Amino acid sequence: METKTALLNAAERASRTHGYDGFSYADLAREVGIRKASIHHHFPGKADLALALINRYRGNFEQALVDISAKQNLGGAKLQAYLDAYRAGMSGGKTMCLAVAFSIGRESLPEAVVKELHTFHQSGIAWLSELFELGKQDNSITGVSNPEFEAAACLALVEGAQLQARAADDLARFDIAVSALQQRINL
Amino acid sequence: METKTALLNAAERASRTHGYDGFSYADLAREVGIRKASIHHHFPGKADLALALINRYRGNFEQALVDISAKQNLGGAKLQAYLDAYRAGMSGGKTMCLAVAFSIGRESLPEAVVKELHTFHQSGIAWLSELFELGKQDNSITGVSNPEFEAAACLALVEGAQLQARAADDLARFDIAVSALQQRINL
DNA sequence: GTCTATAGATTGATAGAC
DNA sequence: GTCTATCAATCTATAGAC
Repeated sequence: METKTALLNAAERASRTHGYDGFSYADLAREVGIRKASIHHHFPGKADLALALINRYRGNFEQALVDISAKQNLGGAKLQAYLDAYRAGMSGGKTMCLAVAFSIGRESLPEAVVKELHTFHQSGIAWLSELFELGKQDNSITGVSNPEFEAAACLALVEGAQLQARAADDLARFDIAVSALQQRINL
Repeated sequence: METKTALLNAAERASRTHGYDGFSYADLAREVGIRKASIHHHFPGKADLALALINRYRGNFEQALVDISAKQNLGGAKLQAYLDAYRAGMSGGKTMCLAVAFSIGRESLPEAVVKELHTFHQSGIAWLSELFELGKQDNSITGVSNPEFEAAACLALVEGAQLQARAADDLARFDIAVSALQQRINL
């Protein structure tokens, strides 16, 4: 594997468990097996690393949403797949979504990363809006009033559910927090 | 004002904007107007400071919930007051709930603080459970099935809504994310 | 209770050899 | 592309004078 990719993998794992301010070049060097100084060849500064990280993450995430859209037809089925994917990405409750991890370190982040963070949320909400619009029309999600509001609420719900699971170190917290939404899925 | 209190105030503000790993004794010293070394007289280590911080925060938060319970009779009115209080505590979107800020830095926190974090969530969910149970009985909140699930979902929702508002630096994101829940309030 | 002085470790980052 | 060596800055923390 490319050293650059290995560094991104290590940085993603580290920032999703410790936050942006909670990991260092020394941590990455240890994990990848090179020296601290060598990292600067691939990413001149930590800001460059953070930007590459959120960029790759957003790309992967959006691709996952496209895949779900292609595979599932009903709105409710898409929602179920979304919740499953989000849950699976938590590594048993040990890691957070990168967007959540970065949101806390916002003040330490370069402007460009904050912008990416914003775009990430925007595109996620846009995708969820279509999902709820569809679920309303095909009757596979019950009680949908305003799809846009539902989308924003859904994103907030999964991010908050993730925080609870992490604080308690118990993935079941995630399931409990999303179960009311899940019960509205009508397949 | 007591120096100790001033330090706690500074530490709360700092950790709620930068996270636990994002502030230092130097920051507090600058804000309070004493030297770094003097802080150790009041809080021997950063771990002691963190514990005192979450402890005070939890006490204040629980008192606020008691006040709401005393002032409002209907479940829906309590819920509205809860959302208002949570929103007001965000300082216009610049700060997060301490529990959210600490959840990210979990790995850096001493065991005792993690335990407090857990208790904080537990008591919050317990209070919300009673609220939804009441709202179901007095018909002031619509569509309540399982009060416990609703409580966990509500806590996740406000925490996630807060993250979105912070990431976008726009308090309106909070309002949008909670509006679907708010529309279920039937007074 | 606050100060100066200082310690030892760690931070992100750079220069230059190989 | 990776290394050694080194940098200045910052981190939490301690000792001891006042």
